[in-house]
Parts: sequence; C-alpha cells; structure tokens
Amino acid sequence: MAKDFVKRSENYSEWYNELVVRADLAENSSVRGCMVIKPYGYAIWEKMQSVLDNMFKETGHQNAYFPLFIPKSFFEKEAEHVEGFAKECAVVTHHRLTPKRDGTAGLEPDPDARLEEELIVRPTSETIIWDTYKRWIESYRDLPILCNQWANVVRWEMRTRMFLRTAEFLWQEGHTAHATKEEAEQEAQKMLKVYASFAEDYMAMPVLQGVKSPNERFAGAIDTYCIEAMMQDGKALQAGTSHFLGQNFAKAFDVKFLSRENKLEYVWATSWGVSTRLMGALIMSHSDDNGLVLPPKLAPLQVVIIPIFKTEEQLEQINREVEKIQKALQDKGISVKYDARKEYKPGWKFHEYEFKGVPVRITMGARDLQEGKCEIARRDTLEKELTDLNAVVPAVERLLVEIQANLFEKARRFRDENTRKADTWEEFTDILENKGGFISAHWDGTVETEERIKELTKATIRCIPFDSPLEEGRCVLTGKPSRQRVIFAKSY
RNA sequence: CGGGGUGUAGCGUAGUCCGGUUAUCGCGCCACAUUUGGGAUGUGGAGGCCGCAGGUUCGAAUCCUGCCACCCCGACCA
Repeated sequence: MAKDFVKRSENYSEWYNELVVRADLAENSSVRGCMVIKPYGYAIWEKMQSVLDNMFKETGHQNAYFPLFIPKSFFEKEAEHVEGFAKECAVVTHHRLTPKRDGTAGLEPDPDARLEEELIVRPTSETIIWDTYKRWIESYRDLPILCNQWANVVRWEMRTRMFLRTAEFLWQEGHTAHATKEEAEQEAQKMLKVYASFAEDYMAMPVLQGVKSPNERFAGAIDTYCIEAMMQDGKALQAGTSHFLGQNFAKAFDVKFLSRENKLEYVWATSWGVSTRLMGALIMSHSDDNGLVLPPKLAPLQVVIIPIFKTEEQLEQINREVEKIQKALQDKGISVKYDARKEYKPGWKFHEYEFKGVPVRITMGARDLQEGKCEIARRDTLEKELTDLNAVVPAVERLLVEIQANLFEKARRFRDENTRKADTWEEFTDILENKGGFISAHWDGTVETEERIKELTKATIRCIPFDSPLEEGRCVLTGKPSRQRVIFAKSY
C-alpha cells in the first residue's frame, strides 16, 4: 500500500473515507456530491435489497415505479412538506440544449425550450404518489394500497459524505393508503419492526426503536418512528424511518374514499424508507484498522480459499482438495471463491481479503495437507486455527453463524457501554464533551428546550424509545417535570 | 451557504513564499529472472495539457484574476 491505512482512533472521518475507497466499495465521482458505487459495494447493496424486498413481500407489499420528475406545483400542496424540501431540490427548467449564442464554444439551455412548469427531480415521492393514488382510490374496497418503490432520489445537500449523505442516493420508499387511522398507525409501526429486524438480524447492528421528537419529524408527518444506531465514534446514525402521515397528504391531494357506511372520508397514509446510508452504517458499525468487516449474512463473498504452494504438483494436489471443499460449501449455500492467482503472493491476498471484510478465509498449503489439515481464519477476531479437512464444512458453517452473532454482540456491548444516564446539566455536558455516545435524560417535552440544547451542545433528541419506562424526573436543562427519559446524542 | 485547506502520473507526494536546465521521490504498472506459510527482491522500462480559462513576463507548476472540483469544521438532512 502506498500509504498506511489511517487508524480509526486517529481520524474517524478520514478512516471511513479511506475504507470506502480502498475496500473498493465506492468513490467520489466528478459530479458534485454524487458517488460512484463500485461493483463490490453494489453487490452488498444488492444483498440488502433482496433481503428487504423479501421482507416487504412477506408483509404484503408490492413493488411499483413512479416518475423521477415531479411538477413543482405538487410540492406546493402540502405546506410543511414543501418547507422541508424546498431548500434542497434539483430543478429542471429546460428540455433542450443549443450552441452558445454568443459564439463561444459550448452549449447552453435553449431559451425557446423553457418548461412552462419546472420539474423537480424527486427528493422523495409522496407528492407524485398521492397524485396517482387519487385515481386509484374510490371505495374502501380499493384499500389498503401497499406499494414500495426502489429508486434513486436527489437532495441537493450542502455537505456530502460517501453513503451517509450524497446528492443522489438509492433507496426504497414504501407508500401505503388505509381506510382507518388505526390501520395506518399499525402499518407504520410494523414497517419499523421490519427495519429493526433487518438491522439487527442481518446487519448485526443493534438499533434503538422509538418515535422522533417534533423537531426531528419528517416534513408532513404526524409521527415519525425511527431506528437509531451508534457508530464506533459514539455518534448516532438514523438508519431508517417510518412515518404515520395521518390524512395530511390525502387532504393535500384530495384523496377520498366511500366507506362501508357510505360516507366520503379522507385516506390515511404511511411512508417508510431506508437508503444506501445503511451501507455507511454497516461499514462504520463493524470495521476495524485492518479494513472492512462484513456480517456473513450480507457479505457478497463469505469464504475465500487461498493456496500456498511451491511446485505445480503441490498446486494440483491443493486444487483437488479445494474442489471438494468448495463444492461441499456451495451445496450448503455458502459463497466461496478460490483465489489461486500466481501473480499475487499469499500474504498479499490475506491483506486484500481482510481489507474487503470477507468473513472466513481458508488457507490450504502443502505442509498442512500432508497432515490432512488446513487453516481457517475468521475476520472478526482475526483468530486462526487448524482444522481436519473432513471437518472443514461444518466448521465453516458454525463459524459463519458465530461471526454473525459475535458482531452483533460486540456492537451491542459497545452501544450499551456508551449509553449513559444524565440527571444534571453538568453530567450531560461532561458526557458530551468527554465521552460521547447516547445520553438517556429527562426532557420537559418542549421544542424550545430541545432547540436550546442543540444550540448549546450540538446534541439532538435521537428518539423517544418505545421501551423507555415511565419515570418521574426533571428536565436536564430547565428542571421542569418530565415523565420519561429520551435519548440525546450528536448525530451524523 | 459561511470559515479554513487542498488540487502535480493510477495512488501518495517534493518543488510554489523568492519565476530560469530534461518537474522530485515512494508505491503501483510493464518485461525478465529469482521467489511464494502474513503485503518479496534485483535489473531494465512505460506513464505528466503541474485542476480549467485568461493575464503578467524573454520565460509560469511557481506571480495575478476568474472559474471548477474535492476535503475538514459549521448550518441543513435519510
């Protein structure tokens, strides 16, 4: 390597950026704020997609696709929604280019091709979808509508960070329409549970589940539910959100249905989404100073086999053993790569696959083969052990399960160790300045206090956890009475 | 959008203050040989509109103006 990989403890941001680029996941493009996702990174996204997609289908949802462009006027229909997104929209004003009229080289938008109404590149699709749903819904028999869209969206962010905040990002957005408030609320909560189990069971990333404070609520929602994860630098990352939209969009787009009682009523709505930001979360949750660490359930490559040999005869002997093991592993549904390239030395390959986060490595050399053994190394702990050739398959199967569980446990322990209670303002600021992480504290429930705390400390309320017990207390800033602790943290 | 910084080969860089031979070095790349149990070694070689566009000058990576991009810190956000 040209330069030593920067250590996580030295400069977390730089570490993260380098990790993304050097593990071959993505790179900055020549387009402002946009990122190129490279094949290896995209393979991880595809894995995430397919797992999520199955979960959505199991909960009764269908995929659909809506336009990339949204007429400007659609945004004007929901007051809070437009306020939330107006500042970060890419706007299409022309439909044709023409050579520059002042005679200099280059092209310019043709003034004769100006659009009558500007089109907005979707920052989210509520408006275009509710404009469409209006035509789909007449009676309670048309409900519920449970659609999901896999798409790209554009938000013209001032400051970007690979995977965490890019001008264009890939995501999934579910949009549902219901006949009753209760059903819509349940849907929003149900989808949050889906996200939480994806995060914990597949990404091995523990998350807090809760509801957002009014300040952090989605523009246009009645309630925003969220999953919040803690990164290894102690900062919080909002990993997914599910919104109960009430009748806000139905009213804005005039979507009514005739109920069983023959009454005309507005439809109840939800929307929910997760994005390529999850890739950032995955990277920051588990990776170490040796590179990426991927949970086996999402690793595009679970096992790599590396031969060590001096002579052709030895290689052939290894090839024969590998063939058997590779086939047996593949039969168990495990993805395996045999890297017998002669152009790279074993040591180089070890580092390469470690950097890319491959969970299990099998090293097969002539020496061990004599004794009927090979070496199995695990990425999470970097431990190595010799295993009998005929025990390799069950050992790998067991190891993949173990690594998955260990990554989750390790992340959960880290989060719990870095979650602290604060009962006074001194404790609160001391934790933020010296320790970081989550702070469980009382809050008087007002927007003013939350904003004041943000001004003073940069910490925000990440969520009001569902499982937070009722408990009498006093607001950490104002001393006013509070009935429940909420989670504060600095966030991405 | 405010403050700070950077832009020289695929990557990382020296040189910029104080203009002057053929633009420095390392990694990587190519060829050959020897190597292969934790990033091999030697020899030879290829690769540069010095971010872009103007300007000053006999002469610009270096000075001036404008633009663009990226990074960091804020504000904003999935």
